[in-house]
Amino acid sequence: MIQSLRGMNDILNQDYERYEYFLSTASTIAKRYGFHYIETPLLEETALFKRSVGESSDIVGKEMYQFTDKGENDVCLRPEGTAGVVRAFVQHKLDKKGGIHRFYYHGAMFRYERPQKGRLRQFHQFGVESFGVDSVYEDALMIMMVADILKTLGIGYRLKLNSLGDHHCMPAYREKLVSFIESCGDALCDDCIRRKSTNPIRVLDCKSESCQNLYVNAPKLIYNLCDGCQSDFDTLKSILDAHNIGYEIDTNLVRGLDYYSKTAFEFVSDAIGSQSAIAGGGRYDRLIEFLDGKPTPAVGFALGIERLMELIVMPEPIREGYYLGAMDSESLGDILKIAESLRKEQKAVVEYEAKTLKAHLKGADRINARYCAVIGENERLNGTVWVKDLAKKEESTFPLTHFTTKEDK
RNA sequence: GUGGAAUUAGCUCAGUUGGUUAGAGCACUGGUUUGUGGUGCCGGGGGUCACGGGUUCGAGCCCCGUAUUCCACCCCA
Repeated sequence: MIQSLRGMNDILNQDYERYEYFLSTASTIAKRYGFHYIETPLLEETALFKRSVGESSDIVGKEMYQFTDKGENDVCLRPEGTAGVVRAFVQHKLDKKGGIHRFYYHGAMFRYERPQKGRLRQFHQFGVESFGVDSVYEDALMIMMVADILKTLGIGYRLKLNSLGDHHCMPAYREKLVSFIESCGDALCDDCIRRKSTNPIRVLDCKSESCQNLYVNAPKLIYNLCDGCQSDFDTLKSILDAHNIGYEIDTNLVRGLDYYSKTAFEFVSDAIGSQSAIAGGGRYDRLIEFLDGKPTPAVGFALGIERLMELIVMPEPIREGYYLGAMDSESLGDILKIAESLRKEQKAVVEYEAKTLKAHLKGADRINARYCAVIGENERLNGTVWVKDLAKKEESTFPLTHFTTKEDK
C-alpha cells in the first residue's frame, strides 16, 4: 500500500467539515474588516524567502523544501505566506499606487520538520496582510480580528504581546544585549553561544532553565524603546484595554521570522500540547523595501488551521434535505425523478436498493436528513409519495406531481 | 536533526511464562411475523496482529531492520 508522505495528511469527512467551517468563519470576518482575498503560488524563487524570512532563521536555514527545477531555477515550496503576498504587492506595483491594501489568504505551507501533534510538513495557514497603514490602530485591528475569529469558533486563548522596536532603537539594544551575553561567558548553553552571533535576540526565549536564570538580569528591549515605539506600544495597550482584550506582556516573545519590528504578538492555547502557538503576527515596516518595493508600512498575522481544528467547537448539526428510497425496485425510476427535481434547491440522497420502510428510515436518520421520502406498493399504485419529517415526526402523503412539477419553476 | 514510547477489526483497546480456529465495546449489516428512525432483544460480516528479516518443533508475544504516529528537545502557526 502506498501511503502519504510523512507529515502530510489527507483532509476528509468530518475533518473537512471542520476545515470548511473554519474557512468560512475566518473569511467572513476578514471581509467584514475590509480585507480582500489574494492567492499566490505555492512555489516561489528561493531568494524570496532568504531575503524576507531571513537566512539566520531555522525556517530558511533547515526547513525548506528547496530544489532546482527543470529550467535550472532555485525554487522552494512556500514555508509561510507573507513573503509571497509582499512579492505580489510589489510585482503588481501597488506600492507605487499608494493607498491602503488589505489582503487575506489561506492555503498549504511546507516545512521539512520532524512531525508531531500540531506540527506537520504540509500544513495550512489563514493569514492577513495590511499595507500602507502606519497607525498602531491597524496593529490593534489585527489582534482584534484574531480575537474575533477565535471567539466565534469558541476557542479559548492567551495573548502574548511584545514590542521589538524599530531601526532607531533595535541596533542600540542589540549591542547592549550582545555585551550582556558576553558577560555571561561559558555559563550559557551551546545554542545560545551560537545565537549570540547569528541572532542574539533569540537567546531570550531559550528553553534552558540555567540560561533563563541568567537572563533575569538581561536588558529587556521593552525598557529600551525609543519614544516613537514606546508611545505606539502604550497606545496599543490602551486600545486593547478599551476593547476588553486581555494580554500579558512577554518580554521574551521573539518572532522567528526576521522581518518583524515593533508590535509582535502570539495567541497560545494550553489545550493542544507543546505546539501551542495558534496564531502569531506583528508589524514589518521594512520588508517591502527589502523586496525592492517603495517603503510601505505593513502589519499582518497568520493562524495555524490544523491547530485550531483541534479546538473548534462545532455548531450542532442540523437535519437537512431529503433521503429518498423505494420499497420495491419498480419505483426507483420515480424516485430518481423526484431527486433530480429536489436537487435544484436542496440536498437529495437516493438509496438504490429496495428495502423495508424501517431500513429506509434508519438510512435517512444516519445521513441526518430532514425528510425521508419513500415509494412503496401503496404509493406506486396511487401515484403518491410518502414523506416523513424526521425532526417533527410528522408524516404526510403527496402526489408524485407535487415534486416533479417544480421543474416548471 | 537528537532522545524515548507505541503500532492487534472501520474506531477505542484486551490478549496470561511463546502453545490449536486472535477477543470485547462502539460502528456496519440483517432479523425482531401486517409499511415507522435515532434508544430494547437476537444474529451476521469484517483481522497477511504496520512492513521485512531472524530465533524456535511452534511467534500477536522474543531479537534486528524499515515505515508511521505520539511525547520530549528543537522550532513555530
